[in-house]
Order: sequence, then structure tokens, then C-alpha cells
Amino acid sequence: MPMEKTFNAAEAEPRLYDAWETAGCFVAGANAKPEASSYCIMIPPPNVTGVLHMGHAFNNTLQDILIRWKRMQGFDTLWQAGTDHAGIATQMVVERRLAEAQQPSRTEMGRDAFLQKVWEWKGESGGTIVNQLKRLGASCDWSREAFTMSGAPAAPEDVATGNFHDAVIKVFVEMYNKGQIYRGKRLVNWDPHFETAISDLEVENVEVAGHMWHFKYPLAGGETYEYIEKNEDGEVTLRETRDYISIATTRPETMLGDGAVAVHPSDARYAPIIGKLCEIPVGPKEHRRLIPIITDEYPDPDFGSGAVKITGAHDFNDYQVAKRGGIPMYNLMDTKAAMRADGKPYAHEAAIAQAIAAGTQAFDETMIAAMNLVPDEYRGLDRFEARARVVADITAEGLAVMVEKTITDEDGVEAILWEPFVENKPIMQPFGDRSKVVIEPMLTDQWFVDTDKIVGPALDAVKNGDVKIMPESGEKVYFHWLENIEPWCISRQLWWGHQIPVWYGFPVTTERGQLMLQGANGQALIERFEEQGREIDKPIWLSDLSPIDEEFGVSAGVIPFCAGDQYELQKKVREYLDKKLAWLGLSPDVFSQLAIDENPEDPTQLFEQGIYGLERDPDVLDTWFSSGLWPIGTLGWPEGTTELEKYFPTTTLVTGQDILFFWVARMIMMQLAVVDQIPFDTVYLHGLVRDAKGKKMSKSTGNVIDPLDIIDEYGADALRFTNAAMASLGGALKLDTQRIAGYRNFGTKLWNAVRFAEMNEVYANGAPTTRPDPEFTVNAWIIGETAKIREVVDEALEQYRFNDAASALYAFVWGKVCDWYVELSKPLLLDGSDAEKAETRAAMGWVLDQCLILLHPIMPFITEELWTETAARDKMLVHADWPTYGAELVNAQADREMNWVIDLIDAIRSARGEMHVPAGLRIPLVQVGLDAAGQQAFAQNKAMILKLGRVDTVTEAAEMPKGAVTIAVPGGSFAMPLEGVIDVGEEKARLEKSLGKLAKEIGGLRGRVNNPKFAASAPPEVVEEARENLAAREEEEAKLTAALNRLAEIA
RNA sequence: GGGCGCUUAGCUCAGUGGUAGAGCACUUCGUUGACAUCGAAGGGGUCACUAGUUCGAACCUAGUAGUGCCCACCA
Repeated sequence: MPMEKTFNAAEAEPRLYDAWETAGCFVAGANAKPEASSYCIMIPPPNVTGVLHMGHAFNNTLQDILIRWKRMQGFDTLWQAGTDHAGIATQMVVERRLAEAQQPSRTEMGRDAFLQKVWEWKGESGGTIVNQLKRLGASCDWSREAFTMSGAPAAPEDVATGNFHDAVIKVFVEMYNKGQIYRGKRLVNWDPHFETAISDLEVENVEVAGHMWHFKYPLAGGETYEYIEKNEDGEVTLRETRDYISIATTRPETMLGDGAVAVHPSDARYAPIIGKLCEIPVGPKEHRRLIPIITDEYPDPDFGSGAVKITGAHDFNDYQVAKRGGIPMYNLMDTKAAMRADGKPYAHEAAIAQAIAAGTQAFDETMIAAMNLVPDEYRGLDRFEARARVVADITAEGLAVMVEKTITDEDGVEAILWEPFVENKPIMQPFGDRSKVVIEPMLTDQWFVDTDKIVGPALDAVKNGDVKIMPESGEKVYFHWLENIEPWCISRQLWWGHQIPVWYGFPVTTERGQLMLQGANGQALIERFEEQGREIDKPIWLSDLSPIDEEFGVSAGVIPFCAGDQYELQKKVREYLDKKLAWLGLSPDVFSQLAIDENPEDPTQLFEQGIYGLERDPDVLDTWFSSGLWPIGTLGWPEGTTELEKYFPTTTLVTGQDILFFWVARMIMMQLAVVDQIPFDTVYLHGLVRDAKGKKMSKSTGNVIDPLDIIDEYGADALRFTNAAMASLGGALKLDTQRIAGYRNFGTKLWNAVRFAEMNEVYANGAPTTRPDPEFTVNAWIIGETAKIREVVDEALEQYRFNDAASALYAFVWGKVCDWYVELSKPLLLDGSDAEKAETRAAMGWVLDQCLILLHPIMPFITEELWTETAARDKMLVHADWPTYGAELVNAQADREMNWVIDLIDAIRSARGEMHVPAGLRIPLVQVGLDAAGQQAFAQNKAMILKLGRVDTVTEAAEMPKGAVTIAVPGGSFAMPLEGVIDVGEEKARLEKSLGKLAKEIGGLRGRVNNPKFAASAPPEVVEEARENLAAREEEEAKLTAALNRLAEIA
């Protein structure tokens, strides 16, 4: 049965993928040669709720090319598959689904029920992206599919195997114990939509139209001062008596939390009022807060008024100033970024704040955090509403700075108007990358990785070349970020994620003076002892903080106990109690009954619920903290698995440059911090896949290309080939469907070349097995060409130049095999001798097999189909041996001869075309003065030349016939006597055009060859090449000039 | 403000010192026994600009002009 004319991708792809998977072709170590070295790629885990987009398709195509290539080479390969739990993204999706289904909200159903829902959703949708990756042909080892939340408490066994959770927890505990993780109250980026802290990287700064308002902060007690402005020459430009200080702000609502006004110490304008108090011009008049005017290096005297209000709890700059100056930082907003409505009435709070500003009231962090300085009338307002209200109120009171404005009415009369000074200016505003709402700097307790402590080895690893980042520009970006790295906020106020393994105890004292450590639920440790009938003989004042508490990292009166499991936790609590009792001078024996329960009935439950009433930190870890452990976590760490032994450190990481900081840098840091090894040798970074015009794909623009639609329409191979062809190092990735169609056509071309072979009995005796030792030039030539291309492909892939590999294969298969070899073989296969037929069939079979092998990593489906359909094979193509032949297969003589033949056919065709010889017309050819090599080449390939040149007869002549079209070849000339068919003028024009081109080339070549400095400085082979080139051009020029002269004789 | 790129044919892009390339688009011709998802031929480029280095520059250096991305605290 003859083959179909085209490859049916839709039918074949699922069938082939299934066959590979069923046969276990992708499992770790499949097709590995004995003693093979390992080659491992970790998939960048897509979000478990995700669907495949073009970025995934591109990224995974490159990984698959590498892994299939290495697998065929016989390496012990592993492409580790898996998905990421994607904290915020997944929680967002599930919450939205609950809302759509009109089910109780997250907060209504509570943490456990909600997590149950998330796991259900994971079970439903988690397979989606995996199946989509399979459609792309990704040859991951799915039997090892990992998940970043596997092994977490409450993880249903059917949706997540493995134990990533333990690795994450273990790392947290180890880093905590090494002091690389700490907790503290810091100003962090707060996302009011998700009500969680986020890291710097999750903030997008966007320029938006904003306003800058200018307000007067009146000096306390009606004081005045001489305000003097001078120009550069020191001349006074303004002098007036002021009873206020002018402040500019883009965020008036934060004025409510001001702790001071700062000016630069060198700013003479404000020197008279340094240390005085001024009034925040908002809120009820009788309770206006007074704040000090201080100096700090931060304000720029040349910007605005030179005076800056300091709101430590709502601005990152102000935070630094406030810390330096001991200025209280009043938090104004709740978790939704609405103005706080809790706490005591404003009058009460303001009075305390007043005392603090006056220096008569001591304060600490906890006390400040509890205070609500939002005036009663603003409480509960959204921050933007509050802003409008504050502006309106200040303006109404006349405390806005006013400016003159000249207006002209209809009659051309000018009038001067005073209006509030509000500048319209673009400001950079921070937005949450997921929520898209304005991020609020918030003062909260969070967990941080002390990146300074672990960044060094990560920098060194790239600097000394242990880890290579490609393209190289990525290394510069990497260095720049790591050298200026900030602490990494890793706690998130979410529910979906790895809950932080820290339990808190509050050392407190009861009325009886005996309670020592309790959780938030009030369950008290001491009561447990009393239940057990043990009397405490004297009161224990454990609420007194001690060096012991410091040692355990007390923060805001809370003692954290970080532990990876219940035994550790019990031991830590016990250790704390023992030490504290000793410090108090009590016998540890008091708590001897606090025996560590080595064999609890249900340890998990005990652990999860906390022990002894301690409360577990409700927060979860940043998703990137866990994905930062992807390399070791998926290989089974902390167990010393054979996979870990074999595949770690992994080989290549292929990922988008947009997650260089999020993921790549952190993986390097964390792997080095945890196991003191680099996670991979090479990082291949690529850009964002864009549309044909270079625009970012987005739903709103409507230019999103769905890879699955592309696969449906053109097949996975076409998409993959396009991806490979786009993947130049550091190149732009513009996806054009026309291009995809072109590569689909390429597949069809290959298909039909094999179809031709099949029709010509190439596979009649089964699979092509051995490479023939060719007698005939055309076969020797194509075998040499194949050998060259194998070297090119390997070299390109070694250097991650996917586009070079793809375009070399394209040019070879289409341009050499199909356009020339198949055509040249036709006279041999159709009319040749038995020997010619047999050898050509064998050669063609071998060459096409090589094409399938070399193309397989890029186009796995169509090549596998052709491989298995043409003949019975020992192995599937996916496991075929990758060839190693090279230059030794190139036959220089055959090369020369075939190139001469090809050039001749080209010249005949070109002349025919330009002379408008009808395509169907067979013409006579005259050969003139051909040298021996030419004679031989012509004679040996005569049938091909006649067929492809559409020549019917060949004669020899001593001289060029008149009125003929001239074709100059090395070693002689040919003529096409076409009197009556051709136009003499046209031939003249053709020759002149060729001569013109030649003259230009010859001019350049002569200039070089005749320049003594060229001969002296250039490499000998370059000089030699130029000389040969010149000689050949000159020979051609002479022939064409002679032809032109002959034409002149006629005309 | 800092950093990193980019500028080559109508379009999208390769090309890192030695005769300017590909695909698509365009023009002409073609139902030649693998393929019209095809074949043959052809047109089309001061390699952004300027100045250097070099025997020789699209490529190296410096600057200029566009343009894109990342980072950044100017209230």
C-alpha cells in the first residue's frame, strides 16, 4: 500500500506518544549505554493550575530537543517532570471558583475546609498542563512526576506522591538554626487584595499619572521665622515671615501617620526651626498632633520645598529615616489598606502620640503598633477615599499652599486667581504582579532569608565558571542583582503553601503568678502539670525576659520554636524551659514530667495541632522558597537516593530570563546553602515569546496564540521546528504563523522524499542497515554531505544554538537531499543498471535514515512515524543510535565532481530561464574545449545533466557556434544553439549583466591580491583562496567576453 | 538615574574579521512519473549614522541617533 501524500499529525501524534510512553522510552536511564555519564534537566515546574502557553511550548521544546539528543547518544538521561503549587495563583483560582459557584468564601469555610477544596482542584486540573506537554511531545519521565506540595499534611495520596514538603521544612529549620532565616518587624510590600506580604520581585513599578500636593504644617504655638531663599550667587530672592513649613506629598492620607518633618542639615532656610514642633494639619482641631522638625541626610534641598514629612510605616525611605532618628512609625491601615478602625478613640491615641513627640512618653514597638492615629471621621475609609478627604479638608481650612494663576476671559481681560498648588506629574507606583492593585508598604512581622549570608557562594559559582549562564549578558544581570541583594521576605499570609514550621509561646504570668508559657488559645503548659497532680512550690515569673529569651529569638514578647517534627519541637521547648528555670534559679526537676513522648499514638496530629497549647505560625512560605529547592527536592533529598547520587548536580536548566532572580539565582543560592553544591552546570536563558510583530501576547490585545491550536492545525513538529529555528542565543522570539506553516511544509517535504524512496523500492528488503561504500559519485557525494551535517548539528547543539541546528537540517534535507540528491538519483533508479539501482537504493535508504535520526530531536513525531512505517526496526527511532561519523566520509573527488555538475545544471537552467526558453522544450547542448576533468564529470553524470537541464542531445565542437547562448564552466564552455528561439539582444544583455557582476568581484579580488600588505598579513589559506578565486573569475570573464564578441559579429 | 540589549532585503530574522544570507512576501514560467503544503528562474540591501583600529569591518573601539527590556527611594 503506497504511503499517503501527507503526514496525518492529528492521528499519528497521540498514537506515537502513547507508544513511546508505554514502552518506557522516557524513564530515567532509558537507552543509556553501560557506564554512561548522566544528563539531567529539571523542568521549570509549571503552575499546577496552569494551561500551556507559547512560553511553555518554546521552553519545553528546547529541553526536549536536548534530552532526546542526549538520550539517543546513549547518556543516562533524566528529564525530571513536575508542577508547582503556585501559592497565590492557585489560591486565587480556587477562591474565584468558589465565588462563581456561590459557595462559602475562603474565610467563611475556614482553613482546613479551604485547603481541602484546593486539593480537590489540584486533583481535577493538575493533569491538564501535563497532558498538554505530552501533546507537544515532551519526553519527560512522567513516572517521577513531582509536585512542590507533595507530602504536605492533608495531601490526598492519590493526587500527590512524593515528599517535597519534608525537604522544604527541613531546609527551613536548618537555615533557621544556622541563623540564615530570621523573623522581624519590617516594612514590607503588602498586597491589599490578597492581604499578604510579597517580595520585592513580585512588585511591578509602573509609571502612572499622579499628583503632588503642597501643604502647610503650621509651627506650634504660632511661632514664626524668617524664610529666606537665595539663588546660586547667594542673592536673596525671597524673604518672608512664615508661621509654617511647606511640605510636598503624593500621598496625603499618610500624613496621619507622620512622626516628624525632616530637612537636610545643611539647609539654611530651615535652620531657625530645627528642633521645634509643627502641626499636622489634619484631624480634629483640638487634638492636632505636633511633630518635631528634624535633620537627616535624606531630604534633597533642591527638590520641592526641601522638607519631607516622615511616615515610617508607609514609605520605604521614611522608614530608614525614622529608624535612624528613633521616630515612631504609626501604622494607619488594616490588611485591606483601609484606614484602621480598631483601637482607642483618636483623642486618646493622639494625646499619647503628643507625649511621645514631646519626649515625655517612652514607647516601644508593640505599643506603637497598637496605636491607631486615624482620626475618627476617617476610620474605615478606603485609602484613596481617605486621600481625597484629607486633601479637601486641608484645602478647606486654608492650609494648602496656594499659587497664582493668570486666566484670560472671553474679552481678553486677564485676571489673577489663587489656587491650591497641585502638580500633575508621573509617579512610579508599585503594583502587585498578580493582584494588579497598588502595593502598600506595611510594617508587619515577617520571616526573611538573610540573603547576605548565603549570597557569596552563589556569586562565586558563576564567577569561577562552575555555573555558566547563557547568553553571557545574563551573567552581568545576575551579578548586578546578587551584589545588591535585599533580604528576602518569605512569609505569606496565605493558606495554600508550606506552613511555616514555627510554634510560638507567650511567657506570661497569671493571677496566681504561675503560668509560664502559653499558646494563643490560652491552654497553659503549667496546667498540664497540675492536672497530673504536681504542685509547683513557688511562683515562677517567666514573663520576665531574660538572655535565654533573647537566645531563642524573642520578638514582641513571643518565643518562637522552630522544629521540623514533633520530637524536635518538644526538645526545643524543653530546652527553653530548662534554661529559663536555671536562669531563674529553679530546679529543672519541676518539669520532669514534661517527658518527651517518644512514641505518640498519632504523632502527625499532635504535631499539626501543636503541642502544649503552642500556636503555630499561620503563615506559609513564598512559593519560590520551595521551588528554590526543586533540584534536590525532586531527586529525593534529604534521603540519599540513587537518583540524587546519579543526577545531581543536574546538567542544564532551560528557562525564561524573567525568572532569573525569582528562581535561578535562588536555586543556586539555596542548593549551595543546603547541600553545598551547585544545582546545574549551565543555564540557558531565553526571552518572552511574542507575536509576529513583536508585541507581548495578552488577552486584552487579543494576540494570544494558543500552542494547542497551532498543534491542531500544523502538528506539533511544525511548532517545535519553529521554536528551534527562533532560538538564537539572546535573539528575539517573534512567532509568525506563516513561518510555522513553512515548517509544516518542510515536514511534508521530508515525508514525500521518503515516499519517493519507498516507491522506488528503497525499503523493499527491510530496513537500511549498512552504509554502502559507494562506487557512484552522486552517492558518495550525498554521504559526505550527510557526514558534514551531522557535525554541524552536534556542534550547534553543544553550543545551544538550536537555530543553527534547525536551519542546517532544513537546508540539508530540502536544499541538498530533496532538490538535488532525489532528482539526481532518478535516472539511476529509473533507468540505471542493476548495480546503480542497488547502490543508490542503499545509499538513499541510509541518507534518509540519517535525516530521520538527526531531525528526531526537533521533529520527533513525523520522523518516528517514517522510521517505523518504512521498515521493521530493531529499536524505535527515539532510541536509535546517534551517529558519530564525520569528515572521513567526505570524498573530495566526488565533492568536486558533483559540485561541477550542479553548477552546470544551474547555469543551464539559469540561461534557459533568462532567455525565456519554454520550460517544456528540450534543447540541444554543445560542449566546447572541455578539459579532462570536465569530460569525465560530464560523461559520468550525463543522464542527470540531460534530465535536469532538459537537454535532448549533446554534441562536441571545436569552436563555439555562432548565435548560441554561452555557458562558462571551469575547464570549458557549453553552448545552447538556439537560433530562432532566442533573442540576440537579450543574450547580449544577459552576458553583460554577468560580466558586470564579475568585474565587480574581480576588482575587489585584484585589489586584495595585488596589495603586498594583504599577502604579508593575511593567513596563507586566505591569500591562496583569493588567488584561486580570482583565476576562476578571470577565466569565466574571458569566456563571456569572447561570447559577447561573437554576438557582436552577428549583429 | 543606573544596567543590559537591539538597529542587516518589503516583512520576520540569522550572520562576530576574509566575495552580504534564510524564510515569507513579490515577478515570470511550469499539471517533468515524491511532493502544488510543489518545482524552475528572477528582482530586491550605502548591513542606522560618524570617526577610529586593520591589508581587509555588518562584525572590533569610541561617539551620535533611534528603539526595547530590566533595575532604582527623589518626597
